[in-house]
Amino acid sequence: MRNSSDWKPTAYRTHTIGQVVSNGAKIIGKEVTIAGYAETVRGRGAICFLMLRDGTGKIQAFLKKDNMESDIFDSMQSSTRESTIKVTGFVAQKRPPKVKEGEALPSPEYEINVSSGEILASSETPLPVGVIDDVNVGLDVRLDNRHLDLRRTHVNAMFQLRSKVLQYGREHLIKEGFMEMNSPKIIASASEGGTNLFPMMYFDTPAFLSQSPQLYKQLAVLGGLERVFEIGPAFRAEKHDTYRHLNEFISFDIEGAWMNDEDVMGVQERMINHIWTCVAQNDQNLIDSINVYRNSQGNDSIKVEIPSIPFPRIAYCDAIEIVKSGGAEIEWGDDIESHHCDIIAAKYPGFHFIPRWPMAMKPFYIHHKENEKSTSGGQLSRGFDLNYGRDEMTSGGQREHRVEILEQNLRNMDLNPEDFNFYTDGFRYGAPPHAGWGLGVARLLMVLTGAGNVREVVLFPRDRSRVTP
RNA sequence: GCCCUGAUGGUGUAGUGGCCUAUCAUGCAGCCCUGUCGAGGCUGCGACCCGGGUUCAAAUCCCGGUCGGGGCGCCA
Repeated sequence: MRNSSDWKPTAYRTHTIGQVVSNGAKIIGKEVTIAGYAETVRGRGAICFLMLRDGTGKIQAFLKKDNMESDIFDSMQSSTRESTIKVTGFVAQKRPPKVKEGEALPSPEYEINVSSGEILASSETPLPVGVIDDVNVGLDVRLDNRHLDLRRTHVNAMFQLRSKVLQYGREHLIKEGFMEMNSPKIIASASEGGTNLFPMMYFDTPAFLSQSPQLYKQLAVLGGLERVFEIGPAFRAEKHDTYRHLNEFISFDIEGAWMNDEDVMGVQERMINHIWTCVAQNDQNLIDSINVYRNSQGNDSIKVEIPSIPFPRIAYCDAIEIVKSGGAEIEWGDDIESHHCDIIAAKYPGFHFIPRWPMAMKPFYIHHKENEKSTSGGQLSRGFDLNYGRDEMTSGGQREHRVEILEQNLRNMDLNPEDFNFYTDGFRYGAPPHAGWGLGVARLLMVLTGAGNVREVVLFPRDRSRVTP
């Protein structure tokens, strides 16, 4: 539940429920108006108990037929679950519940002794997904009804955490001198290469949805903005169907001038460390909400373990050796696949960087140094990944800032440099050495919240078969 | 794109050819209750994904379709 201690009254309430819950002792006897969703409606006689919930807390409203107009009482006691209701009444201390012998009484709670009220919008029945039901609901049904799913405490908590993670990430980058920018999402041609793009018509011109802000953040740095970041959508027309892929996702991207790969790895590990530190300090209540649900489903609690920095760096060449010694078949130049990552993660649980990939496996815009070769003579690059367990969080690297090398890289990959003028033209008038990365926000949230599927931490996910809601 | 797997009331499930006009929980509706709090008691409501086939007999077996889930590949 959100902390609303500073929230002002609105047209529909004098207090948030959270304000009454946390201040009850000081405002006993005071008349307040609150509004919320009817979580339960109990008692069908001459008294009635409404459990009201808003985004800040839950409180019981006590209705007695003698204390109010009978038609208001009748409509409220026959209201359906999840209807939105406004009540006016006096704050009172709640009678303590019966407890088994030997058990301690809970700490004092407060309720509203209702004198009048109004149903703002009644809920149809039955609910397509229960908000407080114990029954486990399938993800697909939940996503079809996300507006109701979101009323569940632990789901709500996950999205509050998501907001916090973005907030703390922003705070940290701004502190390190990065400024927020926005790049276009409608583009004429691929800005990164590699994956398939969604085609679209831009009036009479064929265009695509952007797969990455890569080129634009580099152009911003070339233009002298020095240090930039962007949190925005990226679109990939890949027909994958996994717990960690979506066709639209939010990418957390940075780019910094006069930096190399090691510099931006430092930015990243400091940022992640800052996010975890802030969550541990400020948001344990959200983690607790998630754990209440996890425990009810027989899952272990999650803990916010602040990752210490620096994160381990396992150079690609070393990673290959670790995988080999773990018994898997892999050669220098092969991609490190998920089952290989399991072997590495067994040795390095938690966040770890994998720098110095073979140049041939990285995009043409990644920087390399001629003298950095593998023992077998293969050219290494200044590209890196950040992994957690078997999952890739980030891809990044130092970029190539010399246009003649960029064009040579393209030729080395059997590509025609003229086809990439949209990219290389920006590099013809002087360019600072620079580096950056792109981080999958939902994947980071999976690590923090223990979610087993990115769809859990994306409000309205877009996957291969889902375009609504 | 490949491999595996699944679809039963609103939701989550039981069911392995006849015992199924289908189990349980939750929900929903109605009645009882002036302090409930996982409220309780009583009475009801509500389902075998679609199409074809096998069989005396199909929720159950076979084929096709649709829509899910898991794994792989690719990536963030």
